[in-house]
Amino acid sequence: MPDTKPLRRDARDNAARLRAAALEIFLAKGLGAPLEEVARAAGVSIGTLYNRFGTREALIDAVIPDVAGARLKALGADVLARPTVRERLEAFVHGMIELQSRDPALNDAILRRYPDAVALLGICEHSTALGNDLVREAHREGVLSPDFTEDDLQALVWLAGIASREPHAPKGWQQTIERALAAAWT
Amino acid sequence: MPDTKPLRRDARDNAARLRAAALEIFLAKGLGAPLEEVARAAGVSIGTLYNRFGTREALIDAVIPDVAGARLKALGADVLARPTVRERLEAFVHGMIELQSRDPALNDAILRRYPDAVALLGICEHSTALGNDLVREAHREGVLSPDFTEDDLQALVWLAGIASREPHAPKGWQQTIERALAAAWT
DNA sequence: CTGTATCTTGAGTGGTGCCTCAAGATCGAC
DNA sequence: GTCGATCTTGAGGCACCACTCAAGATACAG
Repeated sequence: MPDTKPLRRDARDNAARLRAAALEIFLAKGLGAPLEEVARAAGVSIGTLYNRFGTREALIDAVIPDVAGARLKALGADVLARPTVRERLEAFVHGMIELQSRDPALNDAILRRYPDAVALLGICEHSTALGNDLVREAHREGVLSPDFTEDDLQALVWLAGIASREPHAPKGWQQTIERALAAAWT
Repeated sequence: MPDTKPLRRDARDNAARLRAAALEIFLAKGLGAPLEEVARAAGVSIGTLYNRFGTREALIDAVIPDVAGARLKALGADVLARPTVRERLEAFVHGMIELQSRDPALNDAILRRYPDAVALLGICEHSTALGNDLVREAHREGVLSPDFTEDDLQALVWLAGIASREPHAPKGWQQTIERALAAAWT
């Protein structure tokens, strides 16, 4: 099934405006933002949003994987450009903290808050895999303590994720997380 | 104003049952639990709850400071019984993680989610002060890096707090936090 | 231009939870 | 036992949000 039956022009336009509005609002407020707000921003009724996308997850999958993919790809490139494993791992953790702090949508994505957004989930798996690769590489080179596992890296990223979501975060929690990694070098 | 006008017997009984219900439900579900549920558990209408306590914060202050105080006092005693500063600090962090994981009410309390519950707030200040004392003592003895400040300790406790609240926590995040402390010894 | 398949609309339903207040029930001093 | 002060009740108002569907509007093939 290559392409589905084409939409009527008005429907197509509305879908485009919904996507644009959803992108903006999701990035600003997270993937849990009220859909009524998205519809309003698109100048369209809430019914239209549901007609076109059916579920929140479908709308998420229609707009977020692109951005998330781009950002994660950029992070991946940045990470892999570092000369040493240690620098790569540090850049990875630092970048994941940064990414999740910068906008709520990436945060929700990385925390997998909407596991039914299948496309998005797939994108996120890549960066998880990159992290795990780095841990294995570091182990192979003997620079990272064997006590520090792939799960530990994921826990680090997860902690950063939930922390960046909190409104009343104390100063310097990022340092706490980076210190936990720092403690794991041999 | 030593004692306010005594309540009618029925009112006093209802207040007692509300307190009992509130204690149980707050401990189980956190300080944000629906008050309708508390009223129902007390076999009383929601109106009665509001008549007696007026606000959620007043109800919290009527039941939680006791428990919180007892637990924090126990933790304090346990901590101070340790022979070295290092052990004391470790016990403190470990204990605070434990406390916050065990029940949601202590978690909300320590995270200061209801800053208008004045009595509870006061109780919590004690444990914050204890933590800060330990950090200063450790600095004085030179066993803790000066880079690790009182704020860092609070960040540690705060991280543990928000993490223990999350439903889909990855295994071993506690270890991450304890490692961040471990990295700070000189 | 017309007819119909497609699309949009938005009030409505339902769920959660906070908080109020007029009407009625109960206590207990006298 | 009476009666007023005290207390309880719970429906109802509010705000928020998800999701639906019958009625009406629109695009576009012919």
